[in-house]
Amino acid sequence: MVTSTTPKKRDSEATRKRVLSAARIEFSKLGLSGARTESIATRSNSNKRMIYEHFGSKDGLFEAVIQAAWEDIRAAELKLNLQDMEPMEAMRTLVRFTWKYYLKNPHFVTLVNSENLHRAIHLKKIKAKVGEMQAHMVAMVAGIIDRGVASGAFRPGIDPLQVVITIAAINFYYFSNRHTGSVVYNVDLMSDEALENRIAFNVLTIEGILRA
Amino acid sequence: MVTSTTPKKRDSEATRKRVLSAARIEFSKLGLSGARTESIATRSNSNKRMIYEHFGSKDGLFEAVIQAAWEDIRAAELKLNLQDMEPMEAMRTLVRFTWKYYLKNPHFVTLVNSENLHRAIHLKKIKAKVGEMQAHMVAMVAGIIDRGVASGAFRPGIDPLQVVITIAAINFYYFSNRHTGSVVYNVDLMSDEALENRIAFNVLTIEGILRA
Amino acid sequence: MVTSTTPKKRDSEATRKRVLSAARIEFSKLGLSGARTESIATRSNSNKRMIYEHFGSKDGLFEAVIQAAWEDIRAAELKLNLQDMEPMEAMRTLVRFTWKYYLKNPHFVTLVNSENLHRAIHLKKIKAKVGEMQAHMVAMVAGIIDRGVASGAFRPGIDPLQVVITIAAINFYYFSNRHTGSVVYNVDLMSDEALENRIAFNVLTIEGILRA
Amino acid sequence: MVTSTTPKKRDSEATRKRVLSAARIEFSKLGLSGARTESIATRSNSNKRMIYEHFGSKDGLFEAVIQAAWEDIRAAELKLNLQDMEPMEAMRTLVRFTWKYYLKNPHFVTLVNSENLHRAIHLKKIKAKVGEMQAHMVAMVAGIIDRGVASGAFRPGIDPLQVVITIAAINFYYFSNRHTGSVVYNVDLMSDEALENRIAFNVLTIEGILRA
DNA sequence: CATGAATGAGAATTCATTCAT
DNA sequence: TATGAATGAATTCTCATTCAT
Repeated sequence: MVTSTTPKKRDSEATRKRVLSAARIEFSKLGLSGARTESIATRSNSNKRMIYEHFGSKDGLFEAVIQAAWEDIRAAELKLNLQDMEPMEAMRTLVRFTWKYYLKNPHFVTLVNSENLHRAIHLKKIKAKVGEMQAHMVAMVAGIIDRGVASGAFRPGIDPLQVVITIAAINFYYFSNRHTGSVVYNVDLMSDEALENRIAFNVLTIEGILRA
Repeated sequence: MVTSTTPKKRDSEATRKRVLSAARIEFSKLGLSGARTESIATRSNSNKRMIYEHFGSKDGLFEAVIQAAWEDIRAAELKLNLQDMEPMEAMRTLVRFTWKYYLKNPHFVTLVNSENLHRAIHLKKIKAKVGEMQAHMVAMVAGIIDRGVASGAFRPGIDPLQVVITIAAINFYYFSNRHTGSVVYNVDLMSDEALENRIAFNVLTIEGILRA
Repeated sequence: MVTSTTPKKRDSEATRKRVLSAARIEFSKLGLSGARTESIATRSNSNKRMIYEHFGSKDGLFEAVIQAAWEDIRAAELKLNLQDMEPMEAMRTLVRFTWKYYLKNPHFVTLVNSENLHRAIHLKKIKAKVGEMQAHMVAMVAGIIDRGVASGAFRPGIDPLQVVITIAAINFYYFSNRHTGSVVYNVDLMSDEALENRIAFNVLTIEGILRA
Repeated sequence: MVTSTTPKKRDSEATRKRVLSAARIEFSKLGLSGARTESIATRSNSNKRMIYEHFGSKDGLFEAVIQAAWEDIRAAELKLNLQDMEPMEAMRTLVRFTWKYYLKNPHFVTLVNSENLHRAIHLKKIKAKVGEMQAHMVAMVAGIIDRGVASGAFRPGIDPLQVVITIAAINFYYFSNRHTGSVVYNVDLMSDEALENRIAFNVLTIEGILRA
């Protein structure tokens, strides 16, 4: 008992985490309506009662998943030390970070789409918690742009918000639409070659926007 | 009564269209799982039986909606006469057309997202019908780029597919993420001012990609 | 137009027959509840409306099928001229006739079973039409038995009704239970060899009952 | 409260049994297609969800009913100690047992007919479980016949399978066709007198088959 | 805290039957 | 008479949620 090993059974917090993790997978694969509480209970080696114990409802669980997703990307963004970089390199780094995050966290993309289908009703409830985080990102980009303009590397008059949205757009859309895209363009958008082409092009796109 | 446009009852084709139209609304608002056949039947002044008569299943109906959506955007694209324009103006026109199409057909955006959630299984079934259409678009853009490079207006070595994807991305994403975006950026992305800013920025973005 | 060829279209009687024939197949394969009016309409190259025009309801159609089935077996029985045969040979002939009828008219077996599932409610409605026919059969067998007893070939005191039922039983059951029987006995009850064995045994069984 | 037989609520096995029992009644009265899951749920003091929890589908439930029916008759057969009896008496006992089983378990007769209508598809799935049991019955009858032939009581060359089938036939058919039979023969086949006549006749029939 | 049984509302799908042409 | 569209009531099956242990 003096050991530091957490008890496996009857560990409320551990159960909560397992449920949340299973829910993230289920919701990202099937959307809110398509997800099944039964399936989440099974995936989490738990039971349906636990979902209600911890999250109150299927909607409450979805809300928790959305919140966790946003908190995770925020935490990742905070680790970037863009202010220490030369402006254009800072922007390239941000583009590549965003790309890599979506690539490594495909559930984020579908969860965001699902939340948009539901008109962001869950996100609105936790607005306070996620609101500032994006504001922080815009402020950071604004700072980089200011530095770039001052150094003559960037053209003046660039709207930081548009840049932030565009960085998201050119990366997010590629993954979000990978299935229909692969069909209509008749190429495998997820092949190594296609991925390399795309991220390189995205860097060029942002450079084209910023360059003086 | 003397007019030739008496609305016909017992008109199979008309019923099919009404159901399809109602389904487009329902699916775009609620996704495939969230949509209710009952609701579609009511919206179309028809009944559930007719859905199954015409489309076989909820999935079959969704497939028909997806097909109609793609056929519609294609028909719209075909009306653009980009080959007659000066290259950069042609590309600006394409960006503005795409923007306007998503703006005026918001259901298209959510339907595409839903289809991606379902890994494009419906679109794959009608691949033959929609496949060439996007190929046509890529070829058209390739032609414009060639002309632009030849005239010295565009830089050489631009991949037409990346340009096509990027045009879609910067326009589509804005509408697709308007709900979560409005929350996290704390602005109304759909205000007239915001919309004007965005489309202007998107034109600049594409110019930045192409300019020599 | 002076020819005797009946008009193909708009021939009420011909339509009725086609529907009846299609219904016999459908009901014998799927039972009353399992049969589909849609399927019957299609099978008969007709349409559902005709079913209701001619037979009033699905139940009415089933009733007509049952009646036709009984009338058919009766007509076949009437062609047997058992009174002209030596008694034991007459009985053997009746056994073989019954066997062959069930073998060649498998739908009869399933229709009778279906009608029993429904507690003979349809047959009761047409009792008058089918009642005397079976009475006739019992009377005929009674006559043969009398002749057999008189000649010393048959033992006395045989109940004709039991004989009639037994002849039906040993033949009918074999076909009625051919599917479950083939499974539980692990043999193909419908192979040529199995069929020959069975009819030979059935003749012996009846001889055993009658022989003095 | 001190007794050990407190009727348990939330007893999964008990619920399963209640559903199975209700299903046996419903299916035997109405067949597979005619049976209603709603009705089974109500009869079993349960609800539709439990049917699907335990049996997966209406078909799965029917399969379980079929299996239980076969297991029950097998269990009853196993209690017969025919090998200790004098051969002819053993056969008479078997005939009377079969008769009594069908008389007391009328659902068995209709269930078997229903399963034959469905071409034994459910029985085939549980073939392994029911296959040997009938083989056992045939082997047992073969043994009795051998003893009878050895003692000179039975004629030689009798096929045990045909005897088994015939015993089933003359008993099963009588009950299976009791409704249509009562109509066409214009007698109540289920009156005490009719029943006594029939079982007596059936014993004679088997004696006639076996007697040397 | 944990488990699995239970439930009722609801969802997709089917079907016999009727209606308009 | 013939046809196919239309309908509403069922019917099978599903699901989020609650309850008993």
